[in-house]
Amino acid sequence: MDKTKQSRLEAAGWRVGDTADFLELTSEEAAFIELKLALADYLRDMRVQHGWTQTHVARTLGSSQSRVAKMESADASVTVDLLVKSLLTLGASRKQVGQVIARAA
Amino acid sequence: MDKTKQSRLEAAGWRVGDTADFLELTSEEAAFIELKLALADYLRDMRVQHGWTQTHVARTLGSSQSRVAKMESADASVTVDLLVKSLLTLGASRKQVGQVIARAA
DNA sequence: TGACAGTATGTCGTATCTGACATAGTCTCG
DNA sequence: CGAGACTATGTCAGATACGACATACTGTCA
Repeated sequence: MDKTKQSRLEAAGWRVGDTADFLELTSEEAAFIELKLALADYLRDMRVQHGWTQTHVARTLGSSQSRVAKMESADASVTVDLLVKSLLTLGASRKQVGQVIARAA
Repeated sequence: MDKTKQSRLEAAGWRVGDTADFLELTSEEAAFIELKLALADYLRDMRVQHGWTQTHVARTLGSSQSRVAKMESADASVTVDLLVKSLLTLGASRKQVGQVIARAA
């Protein structure tokens, strides 16, 4: 398994041990997590491209800097709901969101 | 505004009064709700096409018939998280989910 | 009509998520 | 180095969503 992806999954709050342990994730679970990571990445890209700070984005969303940080790292305490709502609020279109999700892993 | 859509939004737990009231929804909120409705519709289509009952689907998901009914009606107590997880569990691909979301209203 | 399968709606205790705060880490300047 | 801007991580009380159950509605078939 890809090292970078592994640490990202761990960072997201999912324990990753040896290969057998990892494979305890069903394919749906894995797909769901990757989907979440894709949205998180897109949120960060959007923010950085606009030259915004996490604090600025937090204000726009009516949230806090720490939650924005957790969103961008796809923390386990962040839902797809929150990510999608945030992206839409920051100006992404429904179509863009769908494309991010549909994009192959 | 389209009558059918209006009743669907009401059913989803959103108050819809006159036009002014309706426009209190920001465009992001509206986009989010439509996105949810699209996923809900897709879940129902998937179930019906397979000839499954809500109870059968509930068992597959480890949930209950009532929650499946609420999912299909995009009830306000249902999150996009739950809809996406459910679709993936029922066999939809991440790509399909994305396409459903990206599809223009 | 009544019985039955399926779906919808309302409620509730528990589990999970959220914004907020504190604090720690990481850069980049001077 | 030290200060300041930005980001990451941990924690928590209050808010929200979850599965479950009860019950109501809707069809269909005899």
